[in-house]
Amino acid sequence: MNVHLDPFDRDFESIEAIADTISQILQCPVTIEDSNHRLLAYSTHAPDTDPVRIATIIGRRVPEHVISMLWREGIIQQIMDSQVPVLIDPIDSIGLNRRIAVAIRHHHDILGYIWVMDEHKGIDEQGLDDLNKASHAARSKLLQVQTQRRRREEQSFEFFWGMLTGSMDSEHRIVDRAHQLGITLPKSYRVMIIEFDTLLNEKLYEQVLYTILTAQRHRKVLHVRQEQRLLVLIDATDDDIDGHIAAWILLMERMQQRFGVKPVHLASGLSYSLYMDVVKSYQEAITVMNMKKHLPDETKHLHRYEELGWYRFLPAMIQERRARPMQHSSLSRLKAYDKEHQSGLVSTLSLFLQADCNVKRAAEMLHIHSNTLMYRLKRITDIGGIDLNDMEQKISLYLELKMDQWQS
Amino acid sequence: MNVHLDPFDRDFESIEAIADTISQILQCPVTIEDSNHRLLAYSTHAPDTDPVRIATIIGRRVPEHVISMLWREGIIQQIMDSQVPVLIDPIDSIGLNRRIAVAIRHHHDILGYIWVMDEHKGIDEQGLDDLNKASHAARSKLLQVQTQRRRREEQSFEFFWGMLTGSMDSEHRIVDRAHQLGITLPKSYRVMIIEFDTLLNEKLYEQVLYTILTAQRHRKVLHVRQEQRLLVLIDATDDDIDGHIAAWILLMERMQQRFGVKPVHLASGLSYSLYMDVVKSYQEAITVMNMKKHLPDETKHLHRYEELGWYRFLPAMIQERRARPMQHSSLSRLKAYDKEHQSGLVSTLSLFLQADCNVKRAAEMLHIHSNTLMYRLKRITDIGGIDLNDMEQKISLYLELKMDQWQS
DNA sequence: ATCCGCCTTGTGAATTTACACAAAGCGGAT
DNA sequence: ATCCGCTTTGTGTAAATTCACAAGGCGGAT
Repeated sequence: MNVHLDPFDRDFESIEAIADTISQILQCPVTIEDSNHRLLAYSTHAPDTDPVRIATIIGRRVPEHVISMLWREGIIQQIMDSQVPVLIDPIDSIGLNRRIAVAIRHHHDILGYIWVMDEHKGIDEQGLDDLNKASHAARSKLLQVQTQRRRREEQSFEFFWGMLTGSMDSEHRIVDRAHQLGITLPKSYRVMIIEFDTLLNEKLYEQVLYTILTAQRHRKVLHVRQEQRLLVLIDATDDDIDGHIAAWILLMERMQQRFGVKPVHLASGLSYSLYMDVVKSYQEAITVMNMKKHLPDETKHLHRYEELGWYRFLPAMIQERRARPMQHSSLSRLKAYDKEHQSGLVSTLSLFLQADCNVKRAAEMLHIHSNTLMYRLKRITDIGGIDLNDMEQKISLYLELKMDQWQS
Repeated sequence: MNVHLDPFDRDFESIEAIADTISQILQCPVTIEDSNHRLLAYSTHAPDTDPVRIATIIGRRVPEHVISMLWREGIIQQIMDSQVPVLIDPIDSIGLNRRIAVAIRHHHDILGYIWVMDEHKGIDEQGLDDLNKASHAARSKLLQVQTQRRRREEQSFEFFWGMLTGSMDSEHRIVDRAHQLGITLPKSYRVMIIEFDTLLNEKLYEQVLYTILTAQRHRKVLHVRQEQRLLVLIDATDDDIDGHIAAWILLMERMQQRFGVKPVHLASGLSYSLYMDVVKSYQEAITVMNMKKHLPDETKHLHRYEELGWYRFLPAMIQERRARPMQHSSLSRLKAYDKEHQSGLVSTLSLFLQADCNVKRAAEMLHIHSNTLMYRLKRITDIGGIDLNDMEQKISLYLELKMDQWQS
């Protein structure tokens, strides 16, 4: 066998075929992973294998603690930087035998890794060269698969976006299209918006999406990426909404720990069963999100549209107010006075109302003597011509103040 | 002058000409009135005249007290019933000299009256016959004038309706059209709806309109008649709104006294200067009217859109609620309890909130012991899971209850 | 009849709140 | 500096509100 024909100079029908070919040539177990250490393929007739490999194959991903270890030890970095296969010494503590790894790269991007278990140090120069060639072959295949996936993803984006914007004109149309795309739509769903504090670049997006997929046990999730937002169609069939949302919040926190990305806001619309209602759920989620922007204190601990309470009427009210701007005479007088004397009568009033008109409580919140508050209230009633024993007036003031707060 | 040619067998160029002709033949002063005793024409070269005639000519209408007297005495009735001229004896107390009157009738309708002052009893059979002929001539002329006025009225209806529905597409278009129709639009205006408790039939309509015109010193007023409503464009240039509305309320009461028609509701939109905004003012007036229908107690003493306070947001809120029906869990529990035990917890809560959460006041309004109310409140908080010391919750309940009240 | 849950009313004590008044700080105007 | 208006804080009292508890009425179920 002096004449060594390149066994990787052909078109492989699948990544598995590449793994098997490498394994056959090197007589070692082989696994191929993507850049996120998800299992893409593994050789089948492996003679012996180690615990890490078994766990990887079972979990369809390299176990978390192993990944952490490899990152900590700088091994991943080493593989990423090296143009040639890297030898890795065994790490007994995690059950990792000796192996050789090579990155599958395309320009400067890492598409994945090929791992070869090298129990018996049976790999020579020729073997390493073959491994390099294998890496190139894998690259072509991966790119091919990737573009396929991209195309399918794009179709799914388009589909979901169509649902979100209400441009799909009938229920069965939606169902048919989902079927075409191989997407199983949940019986009952909500639209959720996840907003981050930074732009969702390619890498971040991949990571976030991966976290979500993992949490959802790798069931496909319809989603669309926006500037700083990710729109997701979440399953609401089991009506354990609180638990569900709690899980998402946890997920977000985990994301923060891992990638340093903080999803600043979670907002979800109502749950519906008709797919034509995705628009509605989306609009509701947007409403919640806006509410969180404008009234952060009031909405700190809520995420779902149904938790908005009376605040859900605010947008409609504000629209009405904008259509017919009329100033609340009492409030405008108070505002004028505040401006003139730099006194916080309006804010005092606001907090007083917030505190259920309880003088003692409000005074404590303001860190002032209750008589001071009493004095201010007297000024407020005098200047504003307000009767604080009149529910109608208080409601009017409360709503008006909330709208002001929204608009400022 | 044995050959007596009929001097009324010709086409008169105006009603004045008829009056003059009669006057000339009979040698007496003559006035012609419409069915509402408004002056239509009077002879010019009258030799002598009485105080009533002078007042009529000056005021362009027979003085009120004279009309009342004539009705009371049954004289008007007599004239209306008689096919021939009626002789009326002088009534010194009101300064009415002896005169002869004949109705101008068309089928069974009375179009107006011809009055001839007959100081010297100088009218013979021939004169009475001439008077009858004059009445026929006046009929033709009046019908002619009436159809003209009708046509002009109809055009004005159409014009105003166009403004109300917003089908006029530009400001100068409106101004031009008004000019064409000889209508002077007020600099600033409001749309007002007057709703009656009965259908506005022809007669009623005439009467109401007449009352309004009288009150407006006979300046033309744009208006449209609907089933039970009259839509009016009222002048809001002088900003004495309260006095204005007060005047209208008085007017309505007067109407009630006179014709037994009760305008049940007055509702006015905001005042605007741009004529394109008539639509808005009309919509606002409708909103006020609806509010009065649905929340009569709350809106008993208000008529203008700007007086609605926070209630102006209710329609928008209700629309929102209808779009996404979600029940308030506390309230639905209370409602369920009420149904089960026929207890009025919800209404108690409603009144309690209305009374600014003042136990004493609310108990008095309910005619119950304050401890009874305390007990009920405890039940309400227990069953509904409500914290009545939380402004947010109270606002939510208050708004929800108002909406319920609207919809019921 | 008797029981039981639900509701209403009454009583009195504990607590809270409203209000009047005094004292004093602060900033601007004279 | 002095005055003045506005504001804050403290004190004490009168008024009110809240709350627990007792007593009794009412209607349905056993």
